[in-house]
Amino acid sequence: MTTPLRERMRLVREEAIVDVVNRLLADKGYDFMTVDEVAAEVGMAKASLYKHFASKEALAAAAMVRVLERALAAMDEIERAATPRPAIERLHDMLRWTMRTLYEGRMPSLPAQNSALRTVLTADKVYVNLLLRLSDRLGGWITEAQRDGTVSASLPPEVVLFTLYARACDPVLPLLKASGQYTPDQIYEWLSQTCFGGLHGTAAGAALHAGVGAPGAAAPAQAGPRLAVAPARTRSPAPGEAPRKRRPASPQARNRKSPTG
Amino acid sequence: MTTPLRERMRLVREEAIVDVVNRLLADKGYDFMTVDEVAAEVGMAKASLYKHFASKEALAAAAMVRVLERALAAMDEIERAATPRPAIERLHDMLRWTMRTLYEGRMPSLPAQNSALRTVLTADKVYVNLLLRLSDRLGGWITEAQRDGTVSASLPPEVVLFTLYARACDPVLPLLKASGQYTPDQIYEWLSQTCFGGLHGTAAGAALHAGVGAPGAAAPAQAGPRLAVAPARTRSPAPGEAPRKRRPASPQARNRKSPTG
DNA sequence: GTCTATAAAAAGATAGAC
DNA sequence: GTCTATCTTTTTATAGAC
Repeated sequence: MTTPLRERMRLVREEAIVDVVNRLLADKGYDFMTVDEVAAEVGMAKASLYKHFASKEALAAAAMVRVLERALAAMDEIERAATPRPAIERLHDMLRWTMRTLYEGRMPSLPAQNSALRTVLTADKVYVNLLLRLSDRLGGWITEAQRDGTVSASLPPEVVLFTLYARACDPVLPLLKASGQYTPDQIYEWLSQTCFGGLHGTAAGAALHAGVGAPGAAAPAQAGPRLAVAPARTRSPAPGEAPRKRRPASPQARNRKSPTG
Repeated sequence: MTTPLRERMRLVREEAIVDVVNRLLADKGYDFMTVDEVAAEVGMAKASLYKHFASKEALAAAAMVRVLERALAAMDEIERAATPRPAIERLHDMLRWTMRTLYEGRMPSLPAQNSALRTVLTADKVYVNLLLRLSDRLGGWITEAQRDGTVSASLPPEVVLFTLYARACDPVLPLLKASGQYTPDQIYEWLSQTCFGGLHGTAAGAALHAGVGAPGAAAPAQAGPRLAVAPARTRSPAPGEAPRKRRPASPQARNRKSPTG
């Protein structure tokens, strides 16, 4: 019954690799993550890495599979809660799990639309199966919430599901985090509010169709706050740091220095 | 007053180039767009292309600048409307413009988080200035809507602004479009609803804090619709078509299956 | 300004010694 | 299974003729 020592060591090694991949994937995305980098951070030679995973794609797939497993585990956890809670609250909890994972840099940035990663993942049986299981279970919660009226029944469940999934790559969260002026809980609260409650204020329903807002509506604290547009979120590579990977080819040098340097 | 013929021809040429870039950027994103491809679609040699634009980055920047100009023009248009309309409706119109642009494949896919494109754009004065102008004007509409109570005043204007911007790269729209079972107007309607009104149903406010949904709430039409998880949105390269660009290196055969063998 | 041909570099993957 | 050294392809960018 005891797994051979070799086998266990291999598993531990691969776990460490997937950890690194997961972090890099969250940090820079699939396209910017290089295998050299993975190998360097794990502390092994690239060729050795390829003994464990057949390709860069396999690396990414492993990380994605693990995040799906964690999501399913989070659902288990939520359902295990002592008192049976309404579906809408379970969905809230799941959204919060997603946001926290994203905030903490442990959410491998999903292949937004047409990334290389998508091509790979849709061909990966294990990944697709897990995604289907997750979607089915969430779909159950969603239709449950629609039946009890806490989630709008006029939306196809698909739309609700995708809307929740989209939070996993919501650019708003990183932007607010990068601004550095809000606590995680503030951010979670605002994003929960916009996701479930939308942007509308109290006078919204009436105003939209009457063409006029409620007269005595509370004015916001500040008069006209200048909106900061998150300038230069890009980390300019700090003096010591490596000067930005994947700058494919600037062979001759942009400013023509003397060839003898 | 008359611009020289040569000059006008150059401008027309460059307009055509930016058109192609814009479409490719919308279709595949910055990383997957290759300069060879741009040249091929424009119908000129790559070296000639480089006489017009100094780099791939400059190409992308030109496309992004143009989309910002179009967005500002859309705002002008909305403001020109005969009857002065409440800010919330103008914001609705702008959201719809964004969704239509995205739906029609004319929205260059924004650099989601840490794309190469971001690095370039944040250094581009023209782009940044336009983005600031757009943000300022939208910020005006937002605070106006918050004052009249149609947009929640408990949200920082920044959060509202970013939430609207995020619609420009909302993965939900492409997913729904790809499913092929909904009309554009249905999709716009649902996404407007989730953006401004959120996912909540009528019983939501009460249920969330009482822990129970309204008893007589309308049940959705279908009982338990199996959720389709948008399988394989990836266009497998049609028989005639080029076999998928940017598959960086698979020099030897791939038959090498799982490495632990 | 347009072309053909080519350089330069990066990144994925592998060979082969141990 | 680990390493070093190398190969292959892709892609950005440029040289140089006309």
